[in-house]
Amino acid sequence: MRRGGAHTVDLVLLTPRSGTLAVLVQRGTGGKDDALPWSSPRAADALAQSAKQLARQAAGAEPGWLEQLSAYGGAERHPSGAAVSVAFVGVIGAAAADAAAGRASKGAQWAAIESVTGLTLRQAAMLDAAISAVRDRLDHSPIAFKLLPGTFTLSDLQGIYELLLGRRLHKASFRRSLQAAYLVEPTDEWRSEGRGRPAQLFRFAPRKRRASRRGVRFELLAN
Amino acid sequence: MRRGGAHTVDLVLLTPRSGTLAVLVQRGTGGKDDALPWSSPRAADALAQSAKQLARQAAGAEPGWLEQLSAYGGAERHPSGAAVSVAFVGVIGAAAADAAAGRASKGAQWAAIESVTGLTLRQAAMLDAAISAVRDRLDHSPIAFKLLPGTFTLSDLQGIYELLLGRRLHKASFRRSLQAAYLVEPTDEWRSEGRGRPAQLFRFAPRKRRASRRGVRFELLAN
DNA sequence: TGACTTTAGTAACAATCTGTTACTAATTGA
DNA sequence: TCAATTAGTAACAGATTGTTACTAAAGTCA
Repeated sequence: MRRGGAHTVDLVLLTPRSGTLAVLVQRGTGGKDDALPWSSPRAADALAQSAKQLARQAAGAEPGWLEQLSAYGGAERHPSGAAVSVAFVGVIGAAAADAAAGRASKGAQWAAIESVTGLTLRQAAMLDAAISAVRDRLDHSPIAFKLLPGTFTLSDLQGIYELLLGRRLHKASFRRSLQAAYLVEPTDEWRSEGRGRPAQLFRFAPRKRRASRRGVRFELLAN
Repeated sequence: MRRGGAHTVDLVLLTPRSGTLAVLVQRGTGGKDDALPWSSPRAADALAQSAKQLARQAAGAEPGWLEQLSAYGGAERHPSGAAVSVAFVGVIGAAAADAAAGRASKGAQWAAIESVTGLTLRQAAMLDAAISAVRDRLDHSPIAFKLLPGTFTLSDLQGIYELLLGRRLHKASFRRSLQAAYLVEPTDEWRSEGRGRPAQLFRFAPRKRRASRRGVRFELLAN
């Protein structure tokens, strides 16, 4: 992270951690003020490229999914003092995050979202928006699949959806809807978790299908 | 529009015009190179506030709906040369746009989207993204309602949806879905359009309702 | 006047989609 | 062998959606 640039790229990188979502923060030496990773890219750098680079540097690995969240400016403070900050939100699987821990930057650590303290106003807004954005885009981007290894059980997948949505889902409905969308294909491997019946492993293999011109969904209109 | 700032705020302002969507452009004196309206706000200005201000200045009125679209940076050129541009997308009703035409800035005019030429790469990307964004958010924001005057017929409303979505909708389904969402209430006025049965006028009056925890919609996942 | 055209508005059917209950299957551990 | 646990599926009922076909109220034109 360099100081003094005209704009910054900030990163909200999320990973599943002991049943909930954790976010990558740069914890200060005193251990009390957190900050989201950020950088001051050169003017010619593409924003998405800078965000990917920032993730590699801060977490030690590339996120499975990464999208621009929003730009922030105005009076809300930012650690750099930059006028404008462009926030990105990304996710990385638990296994990938652990494997990359050694290459992560010094002071970077995964913190439960509720435990993050001392963010500047601007970065606090980013963190709030990131959680909402992940839920909003869950139906449109393969976020959940990018949080899992190459093969996974359907219970794994449902668990990720429940974690991200913060609510329980119904097993039969979940599977029926998944099958209808031709998003996964079964492998011939099964995984035994200790107790209970072994589960079949699937891989993410979306197949092209025609968009189903649904009517207007007025019931989604926020008040 | 001032030159030389570190970042710009750009505006894609849309309005219905002769059966299709028109966008507000600043047409150069030669009449061949268009540009989207933009400004270089001071560092302390809030982005949303700057966008609203820019709309007032360029179109002569405030948009009925205005949201941040995305930030753009990197190598793609921008008229200002700024490193970062934050794009906003907004809509304004046909009647409001006409009424404000006199207060619009010199050189600003409504152009059919296909007829816009000579945009910088960065602004061309904004225009593309704006159309997609309007369609994506149509189900979640009251965009269509903000394009209509205070009272309107259900056929007016359906027409706006069809214009924004670029496809025909089915009358009975459209109305049933609208009624179920408690978004409009009837007035006791009727409007006769010349030929055909007069239509009842409605007003936008959304009523609070509990969110209906639907299951996961895998079929929306893009390929 | 009266048939025809045009637009508004609704009822009702069929097909599809969704939430739920209740099952069967395969494994571990007592 | 039997309970406990997790995986996986069938099938029903109710809700939602796409569609056809109607009725209603206006203008137009002979």
